[in-house]
Amino acid sequence: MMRTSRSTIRDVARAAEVSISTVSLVLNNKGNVSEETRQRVLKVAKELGYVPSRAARDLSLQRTGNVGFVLREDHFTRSEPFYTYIFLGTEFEARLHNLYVLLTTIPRDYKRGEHTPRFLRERSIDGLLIAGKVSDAFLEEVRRMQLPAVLIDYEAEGFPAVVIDNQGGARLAVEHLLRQGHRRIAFVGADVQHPSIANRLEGYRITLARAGLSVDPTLVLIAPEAEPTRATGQQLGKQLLELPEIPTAVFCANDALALGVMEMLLREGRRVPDEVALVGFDDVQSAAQAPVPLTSVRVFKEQMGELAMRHLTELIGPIQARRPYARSQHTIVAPIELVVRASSVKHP
Amino acid sequence: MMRTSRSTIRDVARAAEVSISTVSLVLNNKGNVSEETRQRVLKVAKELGYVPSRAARDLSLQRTGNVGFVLREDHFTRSEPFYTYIFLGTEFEARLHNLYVLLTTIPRDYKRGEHTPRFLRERSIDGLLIAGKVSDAFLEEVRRMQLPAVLIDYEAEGFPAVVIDNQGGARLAVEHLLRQGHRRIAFVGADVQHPSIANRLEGYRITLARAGLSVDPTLVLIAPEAEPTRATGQQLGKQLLELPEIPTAVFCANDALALGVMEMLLREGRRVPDEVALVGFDDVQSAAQAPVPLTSVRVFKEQMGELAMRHLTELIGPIQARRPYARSQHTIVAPIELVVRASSVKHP
DNA sequence: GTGAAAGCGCTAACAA
DNA sequence: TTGTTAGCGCTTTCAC
Repeated sequence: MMRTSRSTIRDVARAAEVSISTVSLVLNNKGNVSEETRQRVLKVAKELGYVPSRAARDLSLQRTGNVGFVLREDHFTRSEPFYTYIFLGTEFEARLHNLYVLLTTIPRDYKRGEHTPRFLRERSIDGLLIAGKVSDAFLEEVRRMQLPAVLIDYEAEGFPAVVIDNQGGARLAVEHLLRQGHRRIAFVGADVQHPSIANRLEGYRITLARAGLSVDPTLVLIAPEAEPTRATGQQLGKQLLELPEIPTAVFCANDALALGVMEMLLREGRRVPDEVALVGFDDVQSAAQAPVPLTSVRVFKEQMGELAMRHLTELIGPIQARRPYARSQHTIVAPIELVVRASSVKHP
Repeated sequence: MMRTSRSTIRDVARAAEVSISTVSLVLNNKGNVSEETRQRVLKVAKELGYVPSRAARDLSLQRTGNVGFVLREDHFTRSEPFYTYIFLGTEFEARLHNLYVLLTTIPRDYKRGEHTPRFLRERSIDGLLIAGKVSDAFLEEVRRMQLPAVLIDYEAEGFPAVVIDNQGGARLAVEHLLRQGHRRIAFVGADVQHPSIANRLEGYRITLARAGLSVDPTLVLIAPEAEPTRATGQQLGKQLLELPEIPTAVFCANDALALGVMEMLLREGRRVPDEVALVGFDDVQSAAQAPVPLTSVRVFKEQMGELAMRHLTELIGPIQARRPYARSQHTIVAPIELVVRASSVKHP
């Protein structure tokens, strides 16, 4: 049965009256091809609407042309599109490198084998991007595969990573509050296992210390096991209100927590920022739309994705230079900036 | 240079002392292979950790093993993970069919050529899933490619689609309000170009008519050009309050609108549901968490993705049966259900 | 029931 | 500067 199928390198070669290797050289800008034939091949290729077959090229090149992007399902479906933006950044950068991105999610309670992403099992990726916190079991499995991999917004032994400047962001936030005259500044956090949160706490501590202030341990409110969500923020907000002396400002480990705290404060009749100033972290969409617009540390999510993808392509490297296995441990710190809104600036 | 590389079909054949074609037959459950050799091959393959190379198989089979998933960037990054769940559904179903899903976004103002997804240009997909409303320019381009494609949550000439039961949902919602005793039921909508919204409006009309009520045109509030967002809902909520006689219930074309209306009503001191009952559509995450939990029509998003992917695989079909081009116009209607919450049920 | 061999569309040595 | 040829790893016809 006759099927109109796409034209191949052979069709181009025939039409341009050259060999297929010449066509290949022209299309890949390699070798010395006379300008004349070059033009002719290019012209013919265009006329025929020739597009190289990825499968054939990949097979020949011994690569897949794909990179994997893995994140936890619960992270992906969070109502704040944090990782969505990171994904978008990687996908955008991938276009420049002519790679396809295979996005897949893993469950929170990842079990080796049972949940192993298909592209990992089939080894149909050249490299892997891992976004957000994932289980150790998964990381261990990736380690064993000897596959170039880059973490995003998470850190783990043996992996290069693109991380937020968490300490720097915390510093910006706390310095801002200090500048507003605050001295009793609380910290609200959760899941301190998470390196990002741990670093934000550390930044808070350092900044206070550097300002000559001691850290009042009663002002450090942490739900160590809980996820840093709005609900957790509400809880900690309640705790905050039960303190013998309420702080005048709160730096929260992320916006979800801050929004939860804000809700609780408002509900209890406290005025923000006049009685309590609030600063969050991440600058999610709802931060700007909160009842009192939230001051926050902006994170350039798409850029993080781009940086990670770029780094990954370097690790993958040109085929010929691919070493048996060498992992650069290199960590890339993505910049942040403070976005000041009403929640932290007293009315005149 | 020696590199430890994965084992190939040749390695398996050698180790099992058979030919590669026998290995291929065994692994694909084809032809008549004696049980004995079958077992031997299987055993050896497992021992060697053999996994077939996708690139090689695809090249030989003349397919790509990929399907594309396209949606508008602004839809993907909406704070409600609506399309994210749909994607998850497709990805899940794809595993069963041994396909990879390539997710990419296109801009709202798609321009042919400039924005054409790479996998379309390179023809490295066997089929295409399109989620949500996209520009005609894009659809036109896809039509010309003669590529199996399925729309999700959108409809257009010449494409099969998986759609929400919009009319049915509207009927459920309005009947519920009627049952609560309401007679002055308003409709709040936007972008009536969108088939989903048009159908929800139609469902509203039909249900009222069937109940013997005439549709009061002043109670149909629509921002025809606007996106159905919370902000638009606030606007229309304001209009609602300026009506000479306020309706006792409002059916909103989606939850974002409903939430906007609710915000406005509450801000203006109206009680929900006592003064005005509210029903939305989509049952997004924040519906349940609204100040007054919102009654809404639940949509099974993941299931829609699954249905679409399954239908697409049927269109793609087994390689040998692939006809030059035949498009089934078939529309699949995904079920819905009404979730009743406080916003529509008067306190006793 | 099994194997030899051609072919999928490309790249890259190597020759010319 | 260009062409010939041998793969890349798999599927599939066609002999045996």
